[in-house]
Amino acid sequence: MGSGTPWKLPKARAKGSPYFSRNQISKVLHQVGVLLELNGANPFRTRSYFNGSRTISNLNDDLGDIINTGKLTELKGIGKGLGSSIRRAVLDGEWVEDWIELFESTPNGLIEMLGIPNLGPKRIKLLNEKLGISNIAELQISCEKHEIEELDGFGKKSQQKIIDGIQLLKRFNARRRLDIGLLYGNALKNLIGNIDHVEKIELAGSARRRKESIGDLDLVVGAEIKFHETISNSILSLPGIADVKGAGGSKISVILDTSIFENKFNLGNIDDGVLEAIGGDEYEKMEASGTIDAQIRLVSLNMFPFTLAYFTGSKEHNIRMRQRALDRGLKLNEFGLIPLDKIENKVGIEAAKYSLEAKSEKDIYKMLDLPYIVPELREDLGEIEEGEKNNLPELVTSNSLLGAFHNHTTLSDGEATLEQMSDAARKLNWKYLGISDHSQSLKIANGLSPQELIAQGDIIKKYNSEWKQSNTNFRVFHGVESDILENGKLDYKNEILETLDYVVASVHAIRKWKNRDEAENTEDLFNAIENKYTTMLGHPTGRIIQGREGYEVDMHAIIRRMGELNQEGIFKAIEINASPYRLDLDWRLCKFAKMCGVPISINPDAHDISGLKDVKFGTYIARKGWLEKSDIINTKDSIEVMELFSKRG
DNA sequence: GCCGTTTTCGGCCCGACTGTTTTCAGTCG
Repeated sequence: MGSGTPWKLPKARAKGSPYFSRNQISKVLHQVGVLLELNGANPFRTRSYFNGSRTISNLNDDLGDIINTGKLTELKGIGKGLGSSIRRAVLDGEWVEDWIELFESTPNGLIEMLGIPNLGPKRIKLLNEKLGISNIAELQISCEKHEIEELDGFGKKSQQKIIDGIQLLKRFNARRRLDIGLLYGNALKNLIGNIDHVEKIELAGSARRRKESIGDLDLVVGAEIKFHETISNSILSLPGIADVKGAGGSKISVILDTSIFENKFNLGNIDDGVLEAIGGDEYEKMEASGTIDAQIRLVSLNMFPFTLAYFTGSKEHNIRMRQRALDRGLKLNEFGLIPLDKIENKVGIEAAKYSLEAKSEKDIYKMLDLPYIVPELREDLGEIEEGEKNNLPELVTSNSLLGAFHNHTTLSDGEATLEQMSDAARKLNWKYLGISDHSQSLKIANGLSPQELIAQGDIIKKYNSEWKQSNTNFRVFHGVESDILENGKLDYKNEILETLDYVVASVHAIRKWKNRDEAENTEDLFNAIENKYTTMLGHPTGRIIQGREGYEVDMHAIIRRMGELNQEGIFKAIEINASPYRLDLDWRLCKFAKMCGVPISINPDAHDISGLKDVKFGTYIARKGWLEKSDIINTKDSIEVMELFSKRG
């Protein structure tokens, strides 16, 4: 949820009811929850707002319809209070007084302060009341004047932690992208895995769940207890550890820097537009001197599966699992799964002696009457309910991919030629590659004139026939990444589009789209997808992770419409842009797309040879979004792809 | 604020760690 941009209650839509969209309601509920926290409200009350927000954002049906049919308060987590507030907003265009008051009375700076690690709502409130601090800049000054350490409940260490936290927040927005997290995480995992007597090691936390961004790294290490001390010492002397924040018997907390990597830290080629959004050259320098926090838990082998499950999360999934354990007279924690009647008032490690045994996480799920749930799905977004029905999806894997669409060459803004890209694709064992350079309006990316596009098509035809003659099972599909222009128009005349195998339609005029409201943007996207020649929608929201939020758009409505078109036999797909900077379509919407029958294309948006490999991040997101092989276009062979692309209606 | 119900209010997941205390509050996951 947007840091930087001030929080405001959105204005009612001028056209009338529904005055607010599902996205707006969900966002406001979340924000009210945060504001309540900052005002010291009952934590269970604030949780209700967060739960309500989640419920609304995960709706499959139209919010307006749900309200009109009187079913709003039938939703889990929406009771009388939230129900009537939401109703009033959507039907009458009015926010309840309490919320208006909250938004007006809470300084936006306090919300930003929440981003500082180890500083939560209670202490922010205290700082505000005692010292009048209402933003990060004032907090920094107060720290420098040593005012914080004088406060009751604070001390020198708290003050220093706040200073460090501000620094971290400034550098990386306190979170890191998944690709960066995995780079560091896997490097550390390999190093620890090579230490004597380490029998098991896994990356846990949000990196294991493949969230698009992660806070810090969690690793769980399993070894016999008698070796723990020597292992712990070995870990502390590994390369790449810039600082040790704490080292107890079972938990080691460190800061890693880029010296953990054997080779020089290199981010590879970043698309210019993306680089601009995340801070340009400064960003690259920052990463090169970057750090990341890591927590390592050292446990006995019998505890390993429980600790791994616990630190993999998510928090919401864990809550459900613990409740499930309680329903069965068991207590689930990081140490074990323990029958309640055995432990009386023992807690923690003492109680864990009575734990049931588990060889792996699979056993834990089994003891709670569930099939194994893969880490990607552990978000409490239906995986427990579907697991109960033995109805979990068989998720797509990277090696099911036979090719990819949406790739660039030197003809527009890529770094590799058509020939080099094709060679690289064949080395990945792909059977085809889609080339879609930028279209003419995108001057900054050297967009192709109609003549250039047609000439490119001729070259591709020539190669395809050569491959065919030499019995090489490979072909190039000729496409274009057409800019979406005014009113959702595409960037070439129909006669030109007609000659292509496919069209990826994408928005690039981000500034303009971010200055318009949800309804206008949605309208233009409707027009774009309804264009006969649009095959798939590229990076549908334009977000850059850690860089900028996407433009406002009712993506549910877009996806629903695309689903209808597919029903009518017209092929319309949506991409998961696999660049780790984008990962757009968001995983939270993948399941909905699947439900609506909209095919997904995992697109690397490669600008050079190495960019093709980014499909692995797209696959992570597809898996996180419940997608199976059959939901993904680029698992189909080239003949099937050709048939699908030709269904233009 | 939601939920469930012994239908009107009590419980809402749970433990570790940290830094501040001298028994605990805040934060995190």
